[in-house]
Amino acid sequence: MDNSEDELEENEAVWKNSFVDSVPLSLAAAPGPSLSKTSPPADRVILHFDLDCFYAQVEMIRNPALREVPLGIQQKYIIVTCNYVAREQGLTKLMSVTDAKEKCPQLVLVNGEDLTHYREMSYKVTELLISYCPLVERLGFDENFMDVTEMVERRLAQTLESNTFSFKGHVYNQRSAEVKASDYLRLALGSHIAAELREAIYTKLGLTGCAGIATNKLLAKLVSGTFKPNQQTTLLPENIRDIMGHLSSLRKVPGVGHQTAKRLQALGLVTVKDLQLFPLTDLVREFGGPPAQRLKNLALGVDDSPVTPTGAPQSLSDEDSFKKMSSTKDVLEKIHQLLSSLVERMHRDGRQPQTFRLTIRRFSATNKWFSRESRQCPIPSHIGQKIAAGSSDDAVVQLLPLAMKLFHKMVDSSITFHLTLINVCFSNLQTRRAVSGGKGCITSFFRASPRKIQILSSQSQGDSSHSVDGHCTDHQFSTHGMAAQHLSLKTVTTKSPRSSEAALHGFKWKQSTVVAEEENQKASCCTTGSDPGETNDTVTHQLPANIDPKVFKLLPEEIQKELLSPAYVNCLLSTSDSQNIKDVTAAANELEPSDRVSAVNHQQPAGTSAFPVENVLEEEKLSFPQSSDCEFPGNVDPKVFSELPLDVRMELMSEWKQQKPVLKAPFSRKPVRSLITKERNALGKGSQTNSLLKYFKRS
DNA sequence: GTGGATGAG
DNA sequence: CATTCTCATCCAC
Repeated sequence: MDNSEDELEENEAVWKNSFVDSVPLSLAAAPGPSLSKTSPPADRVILHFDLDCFYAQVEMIRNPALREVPLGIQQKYIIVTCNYVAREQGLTKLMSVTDAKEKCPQLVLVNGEDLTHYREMSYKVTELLISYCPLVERLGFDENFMDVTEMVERRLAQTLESNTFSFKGHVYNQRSAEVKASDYLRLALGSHIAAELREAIYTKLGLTGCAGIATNKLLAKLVSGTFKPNQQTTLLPENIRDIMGHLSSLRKVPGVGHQTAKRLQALGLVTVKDLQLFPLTDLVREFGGPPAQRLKNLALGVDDSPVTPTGAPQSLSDEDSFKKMSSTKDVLEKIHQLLSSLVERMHRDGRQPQTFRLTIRRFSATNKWFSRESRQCPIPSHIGQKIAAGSSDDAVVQLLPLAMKLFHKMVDSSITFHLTLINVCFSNLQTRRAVSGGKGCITSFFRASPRKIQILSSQSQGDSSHSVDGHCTDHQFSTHGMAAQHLSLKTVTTKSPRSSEAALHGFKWKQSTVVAEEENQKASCCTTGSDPGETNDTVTHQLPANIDPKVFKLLPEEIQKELLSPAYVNCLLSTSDSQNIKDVTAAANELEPSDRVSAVNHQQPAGTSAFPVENVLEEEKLSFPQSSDCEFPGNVDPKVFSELPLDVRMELMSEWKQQKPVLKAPFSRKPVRSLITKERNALGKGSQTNSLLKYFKRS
C-alpha cells in the first residue's frame, strides 16, 4: 500500500516563482459565491481524505498497547507501513525488514498479509462518508474522494453564521486564513465539512487522517498531504500554480506512473513545468489525443474527472507470493488454500461470481520477476450457486479442477517451472435475485441475498429505538468522547459471524441488476481437450464424497490424476498430517517471517471475530445523520422513507444519487469510459429504481 | 469476453 | 526499479 506517501520530504528548496503563460486565466479567477443555478460548470468543492498509516492504525486499535511502541506492518520481507513512533526513528514505507530492524531494533512487527481487518475498516470509513453525501470514490483502502459541492451550496443558502467565514485547518501557502475566507466562501465551507467528517471518522471509528479541500480531485489529493498527520489543507485557486510547481517531478503527478514518466522523459520532460510548456501537438504524436490532453491538463492542475461513486468491488481476489514454487502439488495446495478463503469472502459478499481467473508470476533470470500471466473462464452456474449459498467446501472442490485446468493452460508441468506468485480472482459479480413470486414486490427486490436480510432486520430493530431525524437539514455532528469508545472496545466482545463483508456492503451498491438465469453454463475450460470416455468406474469410486462423478468424468485425464493424488485427497480431508507429502520445498517455508510479535500478542483465537469494535459500531451507525444533505426525488414521502430499514434507505439514496449524473449529465466530459461501463450500469439500475419509487409516493 | 499493460495505495 | 496484496481502467484481440 501507499507506495508514494510521505517522503518526509518536500525538498524545500528552490521555489522559484516560475511563470507559466499557458495556464488559463480562468484558473486563477475566483468564481466567488455568486453562481447562478443556470451555470452548470460552477466550480466544484472536492474533498480528499487520506488516513494516517492506515494498516498501523487498524492494528493499534485492535491492540492499544501498540500505540506506544514503534510498529511496522509486515508483508513477507517488507514493512508496508509503520506508525509514527517508528517513523521518528527513520523508518519509511516499503523498507525491507532487515533495514528496518537495523534502524530500529525494538521495532514491533505485526503481520499484515491478511487484509481482512483493513478491508473491513476501509469500507466502514467509506460508508460513514457516504452517509453524509453519496458522492464518494475510493482510492485504495485508505483514501476517499468526495464531491460536496451540493452540500456546500445548501449551507451557503442556509447559513449566515460568522464561523463560516474562516477556514478550518491550513490554507496552502497562506499565512492568514481569515482574510481570504470571504473570497472563497465555498472552499471555506468545504473546509468546515472536511473538519466535521474527520471528526466523525475519529469519534465513530477511532481513525485519524488528513484531508485536502480543492476544486478538483487532482488538487484535493495533492494538497491533502501538505501537513501530516491528522491535519487538513485547503488549496485556493490562486495557489494552483504554486502547488503544481512544487512537485519535484512528473512522477509525483497522480496518473503519471513509471511507464508514462519514462516516455515523457524520452521526450525530454522531467519537471511539471516541462510538461506544461511542451507543445500539445508533439504530445499527441506520442500518446494519442485524449491521453495527451489529459496529461497536459494534469500538469496544469486541471482535472475534470468526476467523483464517481465506487460502490461494491467489481472483483474479489486472494493472492500469495513466495520465493519459488516448482511442483504441481504445491501449486494445487496453494490454490486450494487461496480458494478456501476467497470462496468464504465471496459468500459473505452475497453476490455470485460468473468468472474465475487464475494469475501467476513466474521467476526468470531475464525477467528477474515481474509480469503476470492469467487465464480465466466462466464459472458454471451450479458452482456459483454453491458459493453464494455458502456450500464453501463443495464450491472449493469444484473450483479446484477449474483452476488447475487454467494453470495447465499457462504452465507445462512436464518442464521445470518456478512460480513466485499465485492469485485467484472472482469477477463479473452478479446480484442474486428472487426468481419467482412477485418481482415487483419490494421485499423480493431487497431479498437480493437471503443472507443480507438477517443483517437488515437486526439493524432495523435497533433503528426504531434511535430516531433518525428528518432530511435536508444541516446538522451538527455528534461528538462522543473517545474514552467511552475505548471502554466499549474493551468490554464488548462480539461474534457476528456474518457481519464482515455483507454487513459492510450491507446495502447493495452499484450493481447490474441482471436477473440470474438458470440455464447451465458450459464449463468450456474444463472440457476442452478432454476425453471423457477414458475414465473408468473403478477410478470414480475413489472420489471424495463431495466431488460429483459426472463432473469428474468430464475432466481431462491429467486433472483427474491430480484430483486422485494423495496430496489432493489430503487437502480434501483437511488433514494437516502430511505423510504422503514428499518433496516439500524448503524455500517456501523459509519465507515465513521468523520475528513475529511475541511480546505483544493481541491475536484472537481463530474462528472468533477479531474485530471487537463491530457491535458498537453497528449501533453507532444508526445515529448517523443519514445523508441529511441528500435530496429526495419529489415523489418520495419522507415519512415513509424514514420508516424503512437503514440499509434500504441507504440503498435508495445511493441509487438516486447515482442516477443524477446520468440524468443531468450536462457536462460529462468523460464520455469514453463511463458510457460503456459504469453509466450503463447506472442506467440499467435506474429503471429498476424508478419502478420502486411508486412505493414511496404520498397517498 | 480475454489477457496484458498500466495505474492507484 | 520492484518488493506486498490488493483493486481499477484501458485496449487489442
